[in-house]
Amino acid sequence: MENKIRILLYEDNRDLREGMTFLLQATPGLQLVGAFPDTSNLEMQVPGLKPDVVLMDIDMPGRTGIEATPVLKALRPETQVLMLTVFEDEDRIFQAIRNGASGYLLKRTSPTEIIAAIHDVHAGGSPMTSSIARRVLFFFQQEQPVAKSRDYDLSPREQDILKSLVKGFSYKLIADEHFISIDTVRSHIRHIYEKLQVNSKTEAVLKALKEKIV
Amino acid sequence: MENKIRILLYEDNRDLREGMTFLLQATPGLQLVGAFPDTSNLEMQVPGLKPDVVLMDIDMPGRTGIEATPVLKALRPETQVLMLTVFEDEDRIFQAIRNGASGYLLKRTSPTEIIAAIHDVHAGGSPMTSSIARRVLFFFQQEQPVAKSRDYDLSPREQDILKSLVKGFSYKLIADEHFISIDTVRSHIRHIYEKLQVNSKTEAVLKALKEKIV
DNA sequence: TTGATTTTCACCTTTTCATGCTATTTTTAA
DNA sequence: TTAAAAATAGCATGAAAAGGTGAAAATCAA
Repeated sequence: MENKIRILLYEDNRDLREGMTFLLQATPGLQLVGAFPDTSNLEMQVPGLKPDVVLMDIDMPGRTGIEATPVLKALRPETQVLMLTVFEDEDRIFQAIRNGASGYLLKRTSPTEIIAAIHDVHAGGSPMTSSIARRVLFFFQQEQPVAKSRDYDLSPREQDILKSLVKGFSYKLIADEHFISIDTVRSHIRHIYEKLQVNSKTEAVLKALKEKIV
Repeated sequence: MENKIRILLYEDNRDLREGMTFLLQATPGLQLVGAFPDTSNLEMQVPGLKPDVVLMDIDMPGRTGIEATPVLKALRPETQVLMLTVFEDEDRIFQAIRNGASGYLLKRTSPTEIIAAIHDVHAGGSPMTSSIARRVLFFFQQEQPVAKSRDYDLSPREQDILKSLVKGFSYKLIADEHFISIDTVRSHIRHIYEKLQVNSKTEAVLKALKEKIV
């Protein structure tokens, strides 16, 4: 067996904090290194306590768990953050994930499962309820516009030029970049506009980005 | 109790298919409506069998599970697809998710957990191992550039105008949209350019999109 | 109330862009 | 090998955008 997993708990509800404290202290393999009702002294506490896993309540007075997480991860990137929450609130799930949380547990999760989740996240997993996982997947599916829409049939050179447009270059710069005359650039762009059915640089760039043409 | 959950299985390994068949038939609450070694006749099978949940092997001769999934989802969007795989292959996880899979199980998962996962996905969850969940989360974190970079201190009106630029509008259109003169639009855009440190519509739009300013 | 910022507008100049038409050379596909 | 497509280039014109300068209301903060 390795060393014990060092746990730090931030939870403002006293009963819950004490219950968790009891649970964590009673569990072999885990070592509770601190339990606090808010994150106001997080910057002081974390470097000294060196937690492996932080259980972080989302709703806390002062700085919320979501706000505290990026601060913590900046101080100690190797620490894994498990968010604790009462509700499966869409926005906050994603905020927490973006801010560096590695798992997402509901407070009504059973003690056994909480312990399992701690080991899990410490071993490099991301425990979360399957309904939260579904939301994440759904979001994921939205993001990628599966099909690369219809093919606009741009020639290789036209794609190059379009890439330059997407870099924000002027005709002049594009000409220099590709060692061709500015009139040739014009000519290519004309064709690109026809094929993409647009009539300005901005529209072309937006279409290129949105439909991932380049 | 509701009606039984209708299960359809695609798995080319004969032993595994027969083992799963036995397991699924022996489980109350589930009804195995078909078990096939490949998806070549999927288009024929699915409409008649009306599965609630499809267990789909990733590696199969002919059409792979990843290729078959979008076809199946197009035929019957309400069917939930659970991918079965031996390895946690990064690329294929994301392909499967993008193609519409709702869960991701390793073949070495225990029978009990497989049954649980079936109920889970049927109830709207997305069962997956926590290590797969971690990969998904990680990918997610990459996508969103956490910080909204520095603040460019755009005034509310300037943000409005920038939004219009991002819509691809011309000065004239923006003027009409906001009931102001074209000279005022010019003025705002001048200030936006100063603050964003750019000097063309395209650059401004790109910066706005990249840094999620609007 | 006063100073600062924001929002509004005007005029003028220069540059860049959009588009029409034409045309030669090179590459590719039939 | 011949026709088609792609890449190159030029010229011309009007429209749109960018940049300079200035300034009057309106709003906000001190």
